[in-house]
Amino acid sequence: MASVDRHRQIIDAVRRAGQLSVAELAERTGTSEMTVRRDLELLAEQGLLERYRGGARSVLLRGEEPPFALRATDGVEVKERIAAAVAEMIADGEAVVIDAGTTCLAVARALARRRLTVMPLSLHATNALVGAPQLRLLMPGGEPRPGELALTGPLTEASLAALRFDTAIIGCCGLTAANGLTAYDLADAAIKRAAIASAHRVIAVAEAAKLSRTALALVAPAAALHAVVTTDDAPDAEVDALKALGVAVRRV
Amino acid sequence: MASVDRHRQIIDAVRRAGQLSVAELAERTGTSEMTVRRDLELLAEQGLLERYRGGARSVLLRGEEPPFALRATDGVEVKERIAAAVAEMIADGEAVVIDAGTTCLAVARALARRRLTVMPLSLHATNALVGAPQLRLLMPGGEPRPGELALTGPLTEASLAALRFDTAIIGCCGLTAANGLTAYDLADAAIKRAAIASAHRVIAVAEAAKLSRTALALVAPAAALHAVVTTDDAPDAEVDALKALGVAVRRV
DNA sequence: CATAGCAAACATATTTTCTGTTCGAATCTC
DNA sequence: GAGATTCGAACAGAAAATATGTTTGCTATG
Repeated sequence: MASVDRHRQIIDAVRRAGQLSVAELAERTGTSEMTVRRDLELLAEQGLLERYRGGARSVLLRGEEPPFALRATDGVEVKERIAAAVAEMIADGEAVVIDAGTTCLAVARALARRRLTVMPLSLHATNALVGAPQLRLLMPGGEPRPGELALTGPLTEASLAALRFDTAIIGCCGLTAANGLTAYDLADAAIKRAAIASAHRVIAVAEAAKLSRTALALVAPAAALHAVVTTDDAPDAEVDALKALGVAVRRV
Repeated sequence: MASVDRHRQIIDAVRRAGQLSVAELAERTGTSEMTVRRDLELLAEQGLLERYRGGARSVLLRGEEPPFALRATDGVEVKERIAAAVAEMIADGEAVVIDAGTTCLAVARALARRRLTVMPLSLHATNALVGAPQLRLLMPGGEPRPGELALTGPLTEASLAALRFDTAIIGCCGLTAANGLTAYDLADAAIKRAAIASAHRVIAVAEAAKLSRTALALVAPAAALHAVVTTDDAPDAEVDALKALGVAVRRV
């Protein structure tokens, strides 16, 4: 369908302008207002923008984490590259816990056809792994956060505390040598911490942009990580600082 | 699509005959052999029948439980009627644990728009409940059984043991006053037992046919149930026997 | 190694989805 | 509360996706 391009165009235009009228969007996309309205309804449902009478505004610019659906379509190729690199670092037969988030979801997809024991920490990853024939899928308990579907809460912590994994794949919102691995959501941060505590080896995944960002909740100091997989446009200074802490950094 | 009718026709024909050749099926459905082959591939993937060179055979007649995909399309209307009756018995605000299986999946769907706390014991039910705005969804841990996606194992038992529910909705493979509530799968039976143990009230759901059937694993004696919801064609003798044990029986 | 069965490739048919228009109802502005 | 704008349901036509059947060359099985 070609409508997906128009959706992207609308999201980008709204994001750039902050807010736009239906009429303006109809003109820019070269479609009718009715089509734009239908698109906006759809996009608003996914939390990609906010609808108001006459137009729509961006949900960003609020300091919050952008919604899952938005991040899921952003930088797909980059995430797949990182995921492939992580998959190379995992040996057959390992027990792996995979964090929530879009980058970790890419990792889950990359591991789906492998012979592994996997515990995903989000229902998105679960759905990606269900039905994989060689894979032993282990679900943690917990409450799925809307949209994100990240499992959190005492049930999740208890599930993690009862197990010992070979490797934890951890996503993040920010990661610097100075401020450590950070997340927006406090409940998520607690789970990441528990996952790190129950794994022998910790691999963090972080696109370059995250290496110059710090979020609210501290998960762990950077030295707690064994490896970081990032992109080749990661800032040298930060990469060197991480290496100085004994973290293996892989740029792909 | 009209192909779904043909699929059903193929499944029924194969089930009745035990096995059938591609040529025979092509003639019966009035389509080409190529179409039949494509259908068989699809159906075999879902575990609805078994493919062999030249034809397909039924997966039933093995004493095992028929595959989930097969039961899911069987007696849909009956299951929805039972589910609606169960939904009436649940008050807003309750905490409910919902067992795996197709009948319980119907119950989950019927409860999706209610204001409740729900813990589903299968990923099918999870998917039906995710995104429900008023519902507080609680996931148990565990290993999803292929196809069924029923969560089982020590993680599931631990999740249940940590909680107390107002009501448990339990499905079954067989239920009689004499032999109690029984299941095909041993791991499932253990989970059902744990769910019953952590709920104040236990409602069993069972289409009429199950009231004259007994499966391998005993879950609980019939007296452990508070209510049974069944269909109006349930055998009177069995219904009376259940009532004599103090079980409230509702026929819909 | 012969033969029935199979799957890829393609053209066609069918269904589904998408889009734009119209029109009455709902909502905002002054 | 009047006037204007926006909205959404309904429908018809357009576009896209899917399903089907035929051909052709390959594969497995006895």
